[in-house]
Amino acid sequence: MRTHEAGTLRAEHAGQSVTLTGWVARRRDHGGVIFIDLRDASGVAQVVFREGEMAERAHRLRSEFVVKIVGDVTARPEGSANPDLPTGAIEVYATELEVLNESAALPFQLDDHLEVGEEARLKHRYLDLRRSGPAKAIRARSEANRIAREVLHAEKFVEVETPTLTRSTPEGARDFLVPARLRPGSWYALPQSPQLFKQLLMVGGMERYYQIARCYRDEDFRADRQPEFTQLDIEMSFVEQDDVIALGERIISALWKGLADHELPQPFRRISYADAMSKYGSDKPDLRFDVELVELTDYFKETPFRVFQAPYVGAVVMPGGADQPRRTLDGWQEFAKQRGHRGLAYVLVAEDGTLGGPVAKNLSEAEREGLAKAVGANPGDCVFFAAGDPDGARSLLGAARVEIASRVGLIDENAWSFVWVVDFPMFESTEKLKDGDVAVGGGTWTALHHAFTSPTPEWLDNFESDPGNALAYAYDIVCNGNEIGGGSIRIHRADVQQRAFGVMGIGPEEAQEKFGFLLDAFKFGAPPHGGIAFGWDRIAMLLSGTDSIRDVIAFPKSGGGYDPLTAAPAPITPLQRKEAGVDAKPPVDKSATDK
RNA sequence: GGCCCAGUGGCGCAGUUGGUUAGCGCGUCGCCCUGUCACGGCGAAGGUCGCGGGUUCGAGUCCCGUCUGGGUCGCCA
Repeated sequence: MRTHEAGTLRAEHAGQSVTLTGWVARRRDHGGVIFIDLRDASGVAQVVFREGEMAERAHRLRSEFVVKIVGDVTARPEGSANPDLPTGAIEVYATELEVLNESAALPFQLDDHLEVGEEARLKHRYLDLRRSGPAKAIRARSEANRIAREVLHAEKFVEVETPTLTRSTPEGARDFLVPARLRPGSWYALPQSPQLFKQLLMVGGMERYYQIARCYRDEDFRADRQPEFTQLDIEMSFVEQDDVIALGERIISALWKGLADHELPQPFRRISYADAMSKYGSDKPDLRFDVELVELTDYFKETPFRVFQAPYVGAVVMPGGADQPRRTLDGWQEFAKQRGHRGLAYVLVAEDGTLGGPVAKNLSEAEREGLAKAVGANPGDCVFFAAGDPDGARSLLGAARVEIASRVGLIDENAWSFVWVVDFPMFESTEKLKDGDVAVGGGTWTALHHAFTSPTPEWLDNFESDPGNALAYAYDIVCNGNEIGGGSIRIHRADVQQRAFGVMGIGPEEAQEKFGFLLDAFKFGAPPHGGIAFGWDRIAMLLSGTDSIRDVIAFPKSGGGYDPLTAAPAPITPLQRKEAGVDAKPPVDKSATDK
């Protein structure tokens, strides 16, 4: 229909007759001369209509009319070029105008400089996507897909699609369920990830698999969570942890080079889970800034202050925080309470080195004397403390650490900080730790990563003797405090898998019932294998510089899993209900009692 | 499930201590305009202030409940 794309026209096209198609982005009507900004996917070009019939008809054009224009490209008159536009040197004198479609008045304006509420945008996402920002984000995501595919293609990976109608996989989230019409009372589950299938593909000898896979988890929302989301899912045979990590770095580096024009030095930094927790209070530390947690449990061993007589005492320093007004310091208490803690003790270090704040007078003189040095605080700083069980106290300090950095302005918004978190514990206790005493024996354990994660070699033979300390061959990649991917080396031997299930209290019968097909497959020469899955929405979000994954999803859901565009989910008819077998009564079956 | 914030013409927002006719910008519609590019000028239409109840002589404003959206904690390997 067209000879050129509007956004590609340049001075060198002057003198040519062109046919353009697109939308009327804006009309500037001066009576005798009318300017139209004609927008297509490539950009915008100015079309000029002069006097007579052409102007008459252009006068009736409205925003978002779809038009076809034949015209002559000409250099703009002296002084009227627009250096802000790529096409600003030229304009197109219209000789023919055809309205291909009209547009109703818009529910919101498409101007880039105007703010539009998200609710309105999502309800009319097809209009929102005509705006440059949203369009750019979706296109960037397409580029990310392309780059990842190129890297993986070059490394001989096979792209395989796995089922979306499947059996519930053993991840921890709630499943979305689909009734099976042909088996009333039985249900498919939508996959939380292709985990089991990718392992079966390794048994199947594919050796190198990837998929840009849709995953489904029926959990509550967050800014970085949707009920359906996408992973770049990867699995490899005959590899060790370092092989997977190296591949991950090649993919991430290619993405950041291609889309953020940023060279990432390889290898990426690594930190153990234990270090991440003790130094940053998080398993996804934001390392764009240096503030670290300081453990003071020993320092306060003999403390007279009852609050600090705890299995763990830690601190984090807020540089220059000593002059915070009382109201702000009270705000920190609220900050802690919102996170389920009683409060956040603090000490203010005055310019002369003396300690202020309500906590200071509860400390012994010796403690006051050495405190600033012990925590690395300078005059004018504020020291926040948390005491209690190590996990809880550290996570509070970790949250405070991030909040401090953002308030003090320590975060370089242009920085990219990547880190691998490695040496995760293999199991976590399902029982709360009481007063720091580890609930050994009788304690129940669950996989921290997932049930098929291999222990590290040194724990291979004895993880059941000390499940609380056993380390797993699992790794997460973290960018600026966002977990953007994670994976593990899997257990490929049936005996090891049995023992791992044993620690988790999963008997042979239950294991067979839940994932017998995987265990069966592993009997037939399963190769050592491992993999990784990248949170593709989050990565696209980071690369497009937006702060919600909704911005990089073409048609995202809003809260409550509601799709504002299609109004899904929706009620079904009684006939659909009957056919789907939603109300089928399951036969009485002893295996139905366990979940 | 807990907590916080928001809901006012199509869109984005203001609305004081509870007080007369609920404002502003953009958009929309009509007219005018030959160099604009977020064009400009004149005029007009468009609102049961999310919903339900209560307090009051009087509620956009105060109280209770509820719905929707956003954030956050729980939850999410």
